[in-house]
Amino acid sequence: MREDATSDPLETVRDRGQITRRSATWNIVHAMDESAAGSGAQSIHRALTLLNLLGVMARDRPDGVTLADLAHVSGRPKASVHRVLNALVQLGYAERIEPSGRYRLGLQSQILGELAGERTDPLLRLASPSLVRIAELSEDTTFLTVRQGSFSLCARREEGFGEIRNNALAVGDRHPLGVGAGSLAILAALEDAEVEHVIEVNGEIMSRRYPRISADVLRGIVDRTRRDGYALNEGLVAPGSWAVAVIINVPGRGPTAALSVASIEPRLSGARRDELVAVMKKEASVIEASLANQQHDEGAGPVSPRAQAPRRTS
Amino acid sequence: MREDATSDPLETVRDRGQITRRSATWNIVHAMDESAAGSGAQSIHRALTLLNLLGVMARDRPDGVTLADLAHVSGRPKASVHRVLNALVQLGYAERIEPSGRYRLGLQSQILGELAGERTDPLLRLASPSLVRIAELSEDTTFLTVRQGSFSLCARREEGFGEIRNNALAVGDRHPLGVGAGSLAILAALEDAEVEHVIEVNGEIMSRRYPRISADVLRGIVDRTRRDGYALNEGLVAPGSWAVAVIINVPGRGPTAALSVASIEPRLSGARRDELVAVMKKEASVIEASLANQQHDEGAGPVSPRAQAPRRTS
DNA sequence: TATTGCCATTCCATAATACGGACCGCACTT
DNA sequence: AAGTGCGGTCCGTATTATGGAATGGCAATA
Repeated sequence: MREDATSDPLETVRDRGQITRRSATWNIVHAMDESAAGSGAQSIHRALTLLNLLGVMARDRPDGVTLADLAHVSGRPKASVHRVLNALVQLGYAERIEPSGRYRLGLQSQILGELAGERTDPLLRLASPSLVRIAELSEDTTFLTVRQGSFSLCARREEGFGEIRNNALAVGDRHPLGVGAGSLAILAALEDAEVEHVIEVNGEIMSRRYPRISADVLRGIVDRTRRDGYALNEGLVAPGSWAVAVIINVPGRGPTAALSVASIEPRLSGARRDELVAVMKKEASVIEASLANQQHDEGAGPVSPRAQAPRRTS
Repeated sequence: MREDATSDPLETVRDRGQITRRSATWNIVHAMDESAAGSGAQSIHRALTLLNLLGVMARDRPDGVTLADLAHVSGRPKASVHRVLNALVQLGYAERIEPSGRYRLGLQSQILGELAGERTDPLLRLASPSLVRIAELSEDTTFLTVRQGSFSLCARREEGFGEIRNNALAVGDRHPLGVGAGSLAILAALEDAEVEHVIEVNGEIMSRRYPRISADVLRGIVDRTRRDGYALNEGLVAPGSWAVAVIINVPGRGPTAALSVASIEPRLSGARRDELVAVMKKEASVIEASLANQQHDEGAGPVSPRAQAPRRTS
């Protein structure tokens, strides 16, 4: 499982420092994880992580992403990325734009989303109004983050209409748990043992991509989050980009989601922060309540624990 | 649901003859392919094909699909499916419904679709009006099929509002090239050498899932399609389900898509069939023309300077 | 209560598979 | 002409996935 993590990243960091693309968001926040690969499925992990990365990178690049970029950002050898990409293209999940040879997501990815969307996750549906309300009220950008193993995934983003825009986080972005306010809120809500497990599992990638956030720093902000009752990210991920987050306790799934608001320090300090947190906590409990109701509606009725779907509509 | 059909452990072939009705769609049409695995990427092939299969199956089964079903339909050992499914769940592409342990597509699949959807394939966008017109005019269900290696993928479906509904094909369904009218139209439009290559590559799966469609039968209907100028499927896939299709020559990508209309024999015979085909051919050239225009528009000028997704939907 | 089947899950020896460093050829720049 | 960065390919190695068989659990059946 060992990879020489320490050899290349330094250079990549240097490159990036010089080029400094404007939409360098994903440059900082995204990376491949091999974590929690439990049983034999590394290649699937890699392939699907790469697929997501492709989607995120291609969003800001209408012409597609080059193989080199993809390899560079994911931190994997070109040959490997190339091989995976070929498979994705063959299956239609990725697409190769012809004259340039760049890549973007393919038709099959879109269709997969449609298949998935036919039955949207209730969490997303029920959280949406809250996101909108918070965004309107705060005039800052608001996010819904969900847990995904030892990572967090930005599932929804709602623009506020204030002067300040924050591009540090977008739908589809994945971070190790603890990186970013929402992610931190989720991490802090876990049992101690599980926190340690996550830190352990993500150790390599954390030191590789976020050397400033050591295990001890992480433990520190987890503790603070627990004391405060909300998570605060003081520009740890992207300098100048602050955020606050509160946990959402999803009925049946535990504390696996978070609401967060991103902005700049002045707008997240003092009284304003407290007010914001209060509003967010209220919305979090609104979401929890409607999820609980929803679940009862579904759970009730003639269906025993093991619902065998007797009807066939078609 | 018709579980009695699946009591048969191995031979899906047999229950096809007996069951085969609408709800069992994927029972007939879906299967795993290992085809065209060119370089090393089998496991990715398997994983992503299974993912799509999960999406298609779960669409008709609100409670999700069991591992056994998935293994049965895909024709792969349970252990293998289980391993892949675990990886998919870990990554959020699949989800495990808890009390029952069944599976459905996960949040990440949905988000992937959103990432892909921000820049919809022009083909789909521009074909949509034609699909609607044909569906209205014919009062039958109309499809857009696209090539995907040695397979075809149903990308769009537009309901007609006639009395007859046809459930033999749905968005996300994949068939070996040649199976179904649209798929056949695409196959017939390929070079001879490539047709043979496809037949070769799909050989195993064809004999396993569609024993009635031998290589020679396939060559026969390809020839007929070329002579007629349109593809006709006389219930070869699902008894009683007929369809006609015409090829779409996508500028820059060649004959990789098809328009098709599915119905029953009486509605696809004689003069009506000819009229329908005429309309479809006209629409196909409309689509080809608008794609060509679109491409010129894109090719020229410095594009709309990276639109930064200003709108938030939802 | 005992039985039977179905289903998910785990194991493990084997062999197939993915891996990635090195290399190639091309297009465009200096 | 030399240099640079790109996408793509090769190929020996050892890591990895594989799937048949065995296990355990849960329900409905006898």
